[in-house]
Amino acid sequence: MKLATWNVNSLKVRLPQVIDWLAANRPDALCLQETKTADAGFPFAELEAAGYRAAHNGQKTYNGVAILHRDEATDITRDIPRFADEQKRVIALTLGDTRLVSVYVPNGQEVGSDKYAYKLAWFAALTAWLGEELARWPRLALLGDFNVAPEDRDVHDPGAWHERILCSTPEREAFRALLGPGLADAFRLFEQPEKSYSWWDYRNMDFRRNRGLRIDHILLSPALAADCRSCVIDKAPRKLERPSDHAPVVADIARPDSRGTRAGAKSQA
DNA sequence: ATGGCTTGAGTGTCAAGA
Repeated sequence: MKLATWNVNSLKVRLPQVIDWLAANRPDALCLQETKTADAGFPFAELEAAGYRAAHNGQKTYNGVAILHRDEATDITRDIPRFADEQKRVIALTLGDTRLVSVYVPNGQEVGSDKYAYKLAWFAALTAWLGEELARWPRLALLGDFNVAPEDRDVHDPGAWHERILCSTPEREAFRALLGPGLADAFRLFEQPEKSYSWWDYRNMDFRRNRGLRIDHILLSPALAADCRSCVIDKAPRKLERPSDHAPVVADIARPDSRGTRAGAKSQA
């Protein structure tokens, strides 16, 4: 199954790009962040015409997360249970026996700020809840904008970003704690080009100069990581007119019933 | 150089993003 995540920085502005991208890529599910719209303004009809159902956890102006999916979903969860939070940053659902969680982690603004403290508390709450989710659904993928560049190789200029927001040691430790022993960063399961990023500032021609950060991730439980065939960042939408500042990340995971076929093909090679 | 773009809200210009 093909799973993807994309911070669209306003779904209203990016809807034509999202529909084009769905047509070109046909993922089983696409997680969206920063839809920036209430549920009432969500384009359910346009997406249905494109062949996708949607579950949305909406908020006017800020935040807002969704999962677009082709097959029927069950067990839709909005927000982190038992964590008081006005901001709409989490939605989860199940497709068959596979659990998908779409997250938009707080930015944090500046190391040491109130928003930074909120970010770290938010990470702790997500980590605690994910443990429960993993216990219930061994086939789990956590996708989204984590607002953390996990390592210096995920940063175009590690010196300039040293201990700054998105790169500070507490944020990286919170990200590592979220992965724990169970989740794998799908992108790093494979050899990747150097200087691979998923976000580039709109200013200073940062995309053209490839001055970016890798902050959008797909994290896979062992059951899914074992069957993951590829994980790539799709830079094509970032080159369009009026792009999101983030690029989609896409993982391809072999379905359990196709494992035998894949192993057979491998053994013949 | 704490700004440079972009969005939403709303019609001024600011908050927020990362």
